[in-house]
This record gives sequence, structure tokens and C-alpha cells, in this order.
Amino acid sequence: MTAQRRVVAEVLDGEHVHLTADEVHSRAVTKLPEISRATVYNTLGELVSLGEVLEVATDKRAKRYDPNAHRPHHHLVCARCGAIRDVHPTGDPLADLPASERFGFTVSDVEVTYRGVCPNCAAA
Amino acid sequence: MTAQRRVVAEVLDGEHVHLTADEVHSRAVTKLPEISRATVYNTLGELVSLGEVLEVATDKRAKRYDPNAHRPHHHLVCARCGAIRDVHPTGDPLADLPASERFGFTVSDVEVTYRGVCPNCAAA
DNA sequence: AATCAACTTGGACTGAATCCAATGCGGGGG
DNA sequence: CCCCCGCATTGGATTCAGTCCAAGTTGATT
Repeated sequence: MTAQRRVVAEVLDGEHVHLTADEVHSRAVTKLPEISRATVYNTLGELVSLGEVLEVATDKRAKRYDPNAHRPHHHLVCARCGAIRDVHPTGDPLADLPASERFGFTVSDVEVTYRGVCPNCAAA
Repeated sequence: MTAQRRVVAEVLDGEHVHLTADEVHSRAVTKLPEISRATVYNTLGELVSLGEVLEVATDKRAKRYDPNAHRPHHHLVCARCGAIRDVHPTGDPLADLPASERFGFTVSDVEVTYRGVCPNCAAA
């Protein structure tokens, strides 16, 4: 546990939004000016493999990092502005995939992305 | 409708797999050697806005293009090799998102990605 | 045959992410 | 207490996907 990793963890923990790696980096820089982008990427990668943080790839722009890895949830994305909210649907989508549709895969996870237009963009 | 667009459409129609733009391009080149990457991107973009083809962004590598746009379906992705299969779950995930979880969004679409390990990779 | 708009081309450019060689740092053994 | 080794960090170069743009073609219309 180095100063750099602590700073990255703090940034993620501080704001419960979905930051890009570059956003994490620029916030980290304010706390530890000499931290490099490579280290942010490394640390984010480790946090992801530790299961502490989730990668979200809702658009094909930058990946976003979701610190809320422990409570299962899905995402609601605005098609206009890209805003992301965590949502908790009822029901279990995994149960909706019958064995005949699994093609021998060992299915371990499911990711649901709802798309729509947020109130802000709808008003504009 | 130009020769270039016909070729792109043929490539997509020919193999019902999920190709990247570059894969579409290299297949298109075998049929029409002077076709450029830019044209493939343009044409894919148009097909997407016409609703003839779907973009799939399962990982953060290249977008993939799914010619099966007319029958609603979702995707099952192998976490190891990246293979993608179309699947048809039962139930309607849109119905599983209560109004209280919509935060005022006009929700129009939902995309479900199942992740697991395919039989091939499980064997290896 | 002339005109003009739409399409295509290819090369430059951008943004995101990764790679890599060099440097720095910290903790354990002497 | 100091040195040394290994791991972490750095930052610059590189890759990869995708977009942009100015110039060149094509083809439809008249």
C-alpha cells in the first residue's frame, strides 16, 4: 500500500460517481501532484481484479470506474449526455436465461444497461 | 447504393457473427480491393442509424457489429476468448425496472450482457 | 455533354489505454 | 544503522480504434 494507491482509493471512495481513468487521475493529482497516469491505470486495474471496483463500458469512449462493487446493481445511462445512475431492478436476469440458451457456457455474471433520456436532456 | 455499400452489407449478411469494423474492412477488401476504412466506418454508421445493424460494445476493445438487428436479443460473452453468442432470455428486463428506479428518465431500451466461460475455454 | 451533389479516398489526427526501460523507494537482513 | 533487493512508479513512446478533412470520383439529371 503506497501513497499513490491510497490516493486513488480515496478519490474513488470520495465521490460516488462513475469517473473515467483520466478523471480519477486529475483528481488524484490535486492530492499528490507527481502521480502518473500509468500508476492510476495500474491501480485501477488492480482494484478491478480485487473486485473492489467495477469497470463500466456503457459507451465506447473511456471506461468508467464504479466504486460501488459490493452491492449488485445495474446502470441507467442517458443517451444524450451520458449521465449514469445506479439502479436496482427487481428480478434476477440470470434466472431468465434458460439452460437451452447457455450453449454450454458457465454463466457467472450479467450486466444490464438501461438506456433513455434523463430529465435534464428531455427538458432541453 | 454504391458498390462499396453493397459490399459492406454483403459482408455483414454473409457471416452471422459479430465482426469488428476492421474485420468488416478486411473482408470487404477481398471483394473490392480499393475500399477504404473510412468508407466502411461511414457505411456501418449509416446502417446503425437505419436500424439495420446493432453496435455491441461488450469489451472496451473495438465495437462489434451485429447484423441480427430485427429480432430482439441479448449477448453471451466468453470472458476468456471474447466469443459472442446471441441469446434470447425469457422475461422483459424493462418491466423489472420500477418507476421509482427510473429517476425521471424516459427509458427506451435495455441491453443485457451475460458473461461466462465458453465450453472451449473451460476445456482448455 | 455539363453540372452538381453525394460518395469515396487516404492520410493526418485524436483519445484512450498499454508497454517498457529507467528510476525511486522501503523494509528486512546483516 | 546501512545496504541491497524487489516491487512500485514514472513518463514517454507506442498501439489501437475511430474520426476528420480536403481533394478527387462518380453518377444522376437535365
